[in-house]
Amino acid sequence: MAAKTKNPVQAAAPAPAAATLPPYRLTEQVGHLLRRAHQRESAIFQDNMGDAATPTQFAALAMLTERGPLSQNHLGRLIAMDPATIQGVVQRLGERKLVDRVPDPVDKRRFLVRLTRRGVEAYEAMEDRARAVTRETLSPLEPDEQAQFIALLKRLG
Amino acid sequence: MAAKTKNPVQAAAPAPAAATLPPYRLTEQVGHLLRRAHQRESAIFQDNMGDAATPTQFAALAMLTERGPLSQNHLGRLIAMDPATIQGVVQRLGERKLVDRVPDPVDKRRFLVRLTRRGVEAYEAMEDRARAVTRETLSPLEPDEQAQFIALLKRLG
DNA sequence: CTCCTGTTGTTCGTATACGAACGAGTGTGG
DNA sequence: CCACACTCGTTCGTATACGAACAACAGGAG
Repeated sequence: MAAKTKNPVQAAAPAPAAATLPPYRLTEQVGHLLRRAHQRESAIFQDNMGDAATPTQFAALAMLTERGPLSQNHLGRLIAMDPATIQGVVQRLGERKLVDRVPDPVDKRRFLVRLTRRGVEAYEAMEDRARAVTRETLSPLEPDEQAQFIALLKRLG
Repeated sequence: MAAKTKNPVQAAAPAPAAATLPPYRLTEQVGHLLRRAHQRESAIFQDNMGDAATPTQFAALAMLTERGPLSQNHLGRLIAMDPATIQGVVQRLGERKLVDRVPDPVDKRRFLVRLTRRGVEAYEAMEDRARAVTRETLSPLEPDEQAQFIALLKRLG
């Protein structure tokens, strides 16, 4: 159901053109809904992962697994994080020995960030749970709706 | 693992139990996509609003406009914010004189948070721009897709 | 009334998130 | 070779975001 519907039901004040705008309802706005959906996903993530990693930290580990060692800023760009943000994330992963930093031989400004043995193991132990997080997050939707939602969501990036 | 590795190119049928799981791609996960979409919306919001208010602050002003004076925690619940978070938001709105706190006559624990004159004016000056933010955020989608996206997003709340 | 439970708002600690400014290094144009 | 623009990673300041713990108060059971 989505077309040029006439919808006589909600016509509270069909007034002339420039007249009454529909009221602004915060709970109808994309921004608010996106914020809440993201909030919910984070909560589900934490329920499933406990202290293993935050969503952001897991994203870094996943990208390093996918792409191998990367410079810090490059890693940040791949997962959409500010240099200032990725700095803290890498630092905390380093403190927990999940990640390593070696100077780049060619470019003295850079460090190559790479997974340690512990980092690889930690990631492998989390991947299944990460899949479960995605499933649980999308569980209010039917399978075809899930695919549609993901497709639309990608186009807002 | 025995059996014949038939390897049907891309059969619609999901592989049997122990077979290869599809690789985990961070950029396909709802969590990551939600985070990025929310990020983009925040950026659009800031472009349109400048220093007038943050998305969170605007949400508080909008809800106070919709519902009138509210206790701090109640306001927080309506816009999905922790008591610890709404505390800071109300405080900063108070420092900018957009909001006011009067003790609740019936319940000595509570304060009623309400818009000041300046708060009302500030909100009114922002509402149109907030509508523009929603439009711009959803602009990569066709109108019917926008409606569908919003409908699906609501069900993930 | 007293005790108990739950709510209200606060504070602390931690983790994103990003703008702005910075020193150090790189690469290009001249 | 030098000057200049750009990049890399860092730091500071500010604003969410939330768990945990807290004192003060509210409302009901006994």
